[in-house]
Amino acid sequence: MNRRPRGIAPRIDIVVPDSWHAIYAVVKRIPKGKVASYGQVAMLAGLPRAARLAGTALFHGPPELVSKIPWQRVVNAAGRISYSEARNGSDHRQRELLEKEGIEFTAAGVIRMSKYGWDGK
DNA sequence: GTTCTGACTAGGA
DNA sequence: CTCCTAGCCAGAA
Repeated sequence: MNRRPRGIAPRIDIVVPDSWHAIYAVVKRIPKGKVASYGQVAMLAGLPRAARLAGTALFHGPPELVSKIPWQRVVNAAGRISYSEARNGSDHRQRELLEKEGIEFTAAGVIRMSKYGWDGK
């Protein structure tokens, strides 16, 4: 019940770390109709093994900032939309946005990265 | 300084 | 295909 939030806590006064800005900069470059994995975004942001940080930055970042970038184009390495209780349904919205960009999902809910994966250029 | 957490990942069963 | 595990990093307390 009264779990004390550890790790990244959602807060009102969000101070965005530099590493998060680096991640947002990469996400902005993902072309419409393409997707990138968290690990790929982290790598291009200069944080090779910080895939989890990419997810954290998009989830806990200030909405007014994250809403201005194509956050929906970042999925996990398996080509699936990452699920989390905390997302409270935003995962479903992510899929809708991607399908609207023309990205297709298999019956199992997977995006074929060979076709829709961003090459980073 | 230590400890815990997670929109992650690769590898194995 | 699915489920589980250990490893991973930076941020917050």
